[in-house]
Amino acid sequence: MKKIPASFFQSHQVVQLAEELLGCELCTTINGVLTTGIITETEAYAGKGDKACHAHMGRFTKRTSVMYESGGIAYIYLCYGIHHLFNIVTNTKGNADAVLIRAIEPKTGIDIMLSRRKKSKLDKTLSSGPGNVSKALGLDKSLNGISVCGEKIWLQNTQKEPVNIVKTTRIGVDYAGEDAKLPWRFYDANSSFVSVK
DNA sequence: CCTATGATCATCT
DNA sequence: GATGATCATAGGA
Repeated sequence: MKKIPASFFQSHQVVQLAEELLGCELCTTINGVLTTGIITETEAYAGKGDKACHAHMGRFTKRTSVMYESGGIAYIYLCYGIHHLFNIVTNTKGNADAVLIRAIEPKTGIDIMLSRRKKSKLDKTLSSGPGNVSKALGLDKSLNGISVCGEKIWLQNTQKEPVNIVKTTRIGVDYAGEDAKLPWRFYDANSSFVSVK
């Protein structure tokens, strides 16, 4: 059980980071309730040079400002008016890189996640897909900008068996032209908790 | 199996 | 006023 330090997220290699996060355990304590899950799917967003990133071409707005902070904090925003998407900001201050968590495999507090998702049975839809991950873990935009090495959100390296990593293209970013084809999505082929295979 | 559609709102133009 | 790093559901092939 090793808590991952903020320095880990300050690497300049977002894409590599996204890959390394597979298999780590994402933990949250919201309203005093603990829920955790193993990360099974991620995507990398490489700041300025990436058209699919909210901060491409150095775009700086109120929403994207947290992405320019030093790595190790959460970037959570509302998408399509309904879903909260959870990202981990990476790289050093001034670089707007982030890793989107797209799916987890529920581990601790499964009953809590079921009730948050209004489900009665555990299946892959409980926590696969970025909107569902946030909902299951109880994350919303009020937590935007807080540390991912803190009391409410943290990650730990529980490396179980090696994951079978697959690299592929990102999802829902067709508008990004050439950048939509980059193989910056990673998932664990051994897990059924993956949004799209 | 597949494609189409509604939900719903903070942020940006 | 338009739009999106999505999801669940409905209906047709």
